[in-house]
Amino acid sequence: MKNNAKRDSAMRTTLRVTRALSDPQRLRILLMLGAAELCVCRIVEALRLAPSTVSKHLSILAEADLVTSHKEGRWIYYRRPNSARNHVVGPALRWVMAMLDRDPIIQADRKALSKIVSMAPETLCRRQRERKKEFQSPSDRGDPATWTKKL
Amino acid sequence: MKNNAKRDSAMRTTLRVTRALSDPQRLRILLMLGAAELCVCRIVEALRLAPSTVSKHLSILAEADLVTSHKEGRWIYYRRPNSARNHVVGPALRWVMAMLDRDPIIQADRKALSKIVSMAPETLCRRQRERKKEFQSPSDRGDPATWTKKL
DNA sequence: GCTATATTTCGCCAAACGATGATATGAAAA
DNA sequence: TTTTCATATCATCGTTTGGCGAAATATAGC
Repeated sequence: MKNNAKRDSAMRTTLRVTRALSDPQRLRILLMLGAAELCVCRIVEALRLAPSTVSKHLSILAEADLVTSHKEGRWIYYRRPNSARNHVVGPALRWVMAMLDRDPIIQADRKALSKIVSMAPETLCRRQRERKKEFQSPSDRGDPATWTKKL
Repeated sequence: MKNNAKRDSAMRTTLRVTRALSDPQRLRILLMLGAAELCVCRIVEALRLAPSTVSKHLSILAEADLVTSHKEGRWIYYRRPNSARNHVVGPALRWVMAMLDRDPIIQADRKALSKIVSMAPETLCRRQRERKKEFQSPSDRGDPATWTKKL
């Protein structure tokens, strides 16, 4: 949140940003938000991670001012702030965007997202609920450890 | 090392850099190297960490192409590469430099460095050896946990 | 060659991190 | 008001990370 950055030392502020950027799932989230603003359930669907995990990632990004959120009905939407205006995280954000624009994982995410965005959040959330009820259908969700491991 | 970046995915390359930048001691090292190139023993003196620890930090920075090294006699000197030419780490490096330029820890490091650099490496290393022999004089070296904790 | 020594590598420990499921919160719908 | 449900928070677990000292490596000087 904005107030932290104002009060804290440059070191703390800088570390909050670099640490937020040093996880593959959080980088994927940031690049997905490059295209459009997304509610949590859409990010959950794209990353194939537990909602609690995604929520934690988003709070870390928010704490570093790398994303902002606003509530809309039952859903919370996240988006990237105007990086052009923010001289603290702006350059970092632009660097990450430029670095990852052509990355295969990111491109796959973009492709998956185009389908996910075409569904209404309601439909998406219902599907996720049903998947959970079917006792953790382990086939569909790829082992999350595999995604993270040694990247 | 350079070859990694060429072969690896953009994601791996990016994460190597952001992870290298997400530790306070490594940021301190990078900013110390902004002023001049330094041999390991000088960095050890400034950070007040064990040589093995500093060496590990330097290898992480080198792996991310954030520093380069060259041997000179008995000593190994580290410096920042020409960030202007490197479009991969250049922007990240410039952002970190701009962020931390006025940070109190960094300014204290600069002040301490000016004294350290005025000594010849030989003198410095001898002093460090003697300090070790005096059975870990615990008074001078502040608790390293304190430095890292919660930054 | 041998000794001294600057740096790296290795093995270990405590703390931090990412993932999860269970539980809490709070807004919409019934 | 009660229920439903999207998201956040909590407690826990296995893995990674940062720190150290000891041992290995490699270079300078005898």
